[in-house]
Amino acid sequence: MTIADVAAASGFSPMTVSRVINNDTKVRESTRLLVQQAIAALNYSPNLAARSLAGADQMRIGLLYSNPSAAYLSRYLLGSLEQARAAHVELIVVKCDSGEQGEEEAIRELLSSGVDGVILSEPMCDSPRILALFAQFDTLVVAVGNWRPSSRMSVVRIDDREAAAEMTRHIIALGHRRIGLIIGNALHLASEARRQGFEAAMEAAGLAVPPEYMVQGHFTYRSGLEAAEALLDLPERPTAIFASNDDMAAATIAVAHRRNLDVPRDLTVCGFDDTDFAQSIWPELTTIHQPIAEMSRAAVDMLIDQIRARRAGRNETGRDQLLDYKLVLRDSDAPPG
Amino acid sequence: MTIADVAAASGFSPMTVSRVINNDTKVRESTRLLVQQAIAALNYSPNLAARSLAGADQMRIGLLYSNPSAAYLSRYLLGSLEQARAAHVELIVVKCDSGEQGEEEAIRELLSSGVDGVILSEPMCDSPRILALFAQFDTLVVAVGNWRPSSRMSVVRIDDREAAAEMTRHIIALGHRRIGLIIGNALHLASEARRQGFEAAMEAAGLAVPPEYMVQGHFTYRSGLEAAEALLDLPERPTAIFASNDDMAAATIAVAHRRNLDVPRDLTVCGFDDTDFAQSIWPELTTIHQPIAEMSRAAVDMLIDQIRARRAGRNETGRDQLLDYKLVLRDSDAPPG
DNA sequence: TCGATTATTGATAGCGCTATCATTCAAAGG
DNA sequence: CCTTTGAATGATAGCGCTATCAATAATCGA
Repeated sequence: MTIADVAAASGFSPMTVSRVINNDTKVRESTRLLVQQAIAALNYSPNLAARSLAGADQMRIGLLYSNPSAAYLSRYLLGSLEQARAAHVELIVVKCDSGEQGEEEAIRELLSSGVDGVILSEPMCDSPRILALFAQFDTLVVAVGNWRPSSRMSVVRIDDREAAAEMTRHIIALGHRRIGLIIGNALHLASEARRQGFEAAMEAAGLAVPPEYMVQGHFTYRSGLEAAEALLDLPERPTAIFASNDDMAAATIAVAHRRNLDVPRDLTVCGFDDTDFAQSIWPELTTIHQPIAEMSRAAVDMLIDQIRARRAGRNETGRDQLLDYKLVLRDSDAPPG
Repeated sequence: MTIADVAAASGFSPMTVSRVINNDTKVRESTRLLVQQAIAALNYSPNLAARSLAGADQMRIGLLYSNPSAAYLSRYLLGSLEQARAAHVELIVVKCDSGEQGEEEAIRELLSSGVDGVILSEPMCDSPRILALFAQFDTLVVAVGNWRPSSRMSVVRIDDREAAAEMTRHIIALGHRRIGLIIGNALHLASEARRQGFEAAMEAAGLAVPPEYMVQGHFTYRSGLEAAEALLDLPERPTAIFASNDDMAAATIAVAHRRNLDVPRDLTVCGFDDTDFAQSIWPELTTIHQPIAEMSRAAVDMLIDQIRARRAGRNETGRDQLLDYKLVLRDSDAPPG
């Protein structure tokens, strides 16, 4: 089943069929319709290999992922896969093991497959070494995460700081005064942004945040367990705990239950991300919804744009796309007992 | 950087270079060496698009996924993506919403992209309607899950029954007599297989399994909470609970902790799958390791083989590939108090 | 009405690679 | 020494698609 078959069936030339496929403007509406009918009738779909070989605007982009939560990763992947497919762009997904060697290998693999650009997420976009490697090969980079756009790197993100502040304000509005924070992985800039948002909101409400109310975590369930233990061990334990992601919030709920604290009656627990986790545990988490799939879709789109721009000779500067987050109220928050 | 450049640099024809690249036997050793040097010197890597176009063995396969746990899904996806990429096969990933409409749509989308074959997982491969649709379009199918191979469907699986039996024997060997089972989603054949394995091992050990010791779950954390509550509410509560996946095992641990039961001192909890979950909770789960990524990789390979066979005119019957599972001992099991 | 535009379509020539068959060359046999 | 054989290499022709430009049809202004 080739373009020639469609051409024969529709009565036009292969070139016209190609134009229809590629949404070229210079095709009469009636022609377009006929060709589309033929395409549908023959159940034709173009051969990507031929397409990329013939077309100069074929592009191949890489997606480097490290080791975030599985829930996050699957959404992230699916979003980018879908978008890449829709744009007829080849997406190469490569795992980046931590450590210099793992990084180096992953990047070599990407570069040797001739990618035009790469999508990175935290914490990789925070690694100067990784960025230097891409710079050296003159590869375009789009980062998903809380990072500053630069001339060679665009960014897709949500406003982590403001999101965390909004959640904090919500908890304060419920009447809580002693609020604990479980900070995220120190390597992620988003962690710092969320902490700042928390502190800013607390300060704006005139509430003190003793240092022991902010405990370091690493975005893992396990680290959440330890952090929650530390917070609930405090002589004056917090009446609410804001965890910097859902995994740690889930762990906090587990620790609370182990101590016979009802959530949310005795302890309010809030998360961040709204991964599948948030609705699969009990009680369902009040959390910040982060549009993960949309973010990776946006990253793919942005990277494609940038590659086009570069090929056209324009040298755009890095862009910064801010997507909307949303405070999702579920069952893990309540006024203090 | 094309094959012609390498040819020029090495002093041989493009064809000879191609032979070296493809490890053709009919190349003199000295020639091979020279060409390889040229390839290395020029940092050449062949254009995949041209390769698959010229090779004519271009194929496109689909992967239909529904809504398993995110941890499972991400591994499953990554395995198949990697394998498809290595085999230069286009992989189209489509989500299948539950319900007749969702299924129909997803399948239409796949068929209209002209896939040569499809990879299904449970519970989709259990749906007669879905299978009928593919049969109608004469599409090859490889199922990942506990299903019988048929003329038009191959299967990649582990021996769920024996794996569950092995886990059960392990729990019995620890000294447990009252062992509860949380059954998996009734739509998945694997659930039934695991239940059978459990029952068989119990019977072989001469242990009774009162019906109330086997509680229905749905593979979700939430359902695990309810099932665990039911089991621990029993007048003679089990000293060990075997959950049919890790999510439900994690929920069981949460419920145990809420009731001040230490795991594993007061209650042994075992899972199944060995997803990321298993090591991220505390205590780490003793569970059955299922090679998820390998299974999806194997499915891709098998489908490619079948498509090749069909194109060559051979009409193979469905194959059945059994991969190895492994009992992984961690910290959630112990002899009864 | 007629040339001048402009919109639409078609013909041709590759993209980089490999399948196929032709050619060359070295070694072996007569 | 000249064929004969087989191994090694080269020449040619596409794979299915799109870029480019040429050709045609439709539209317009005078």
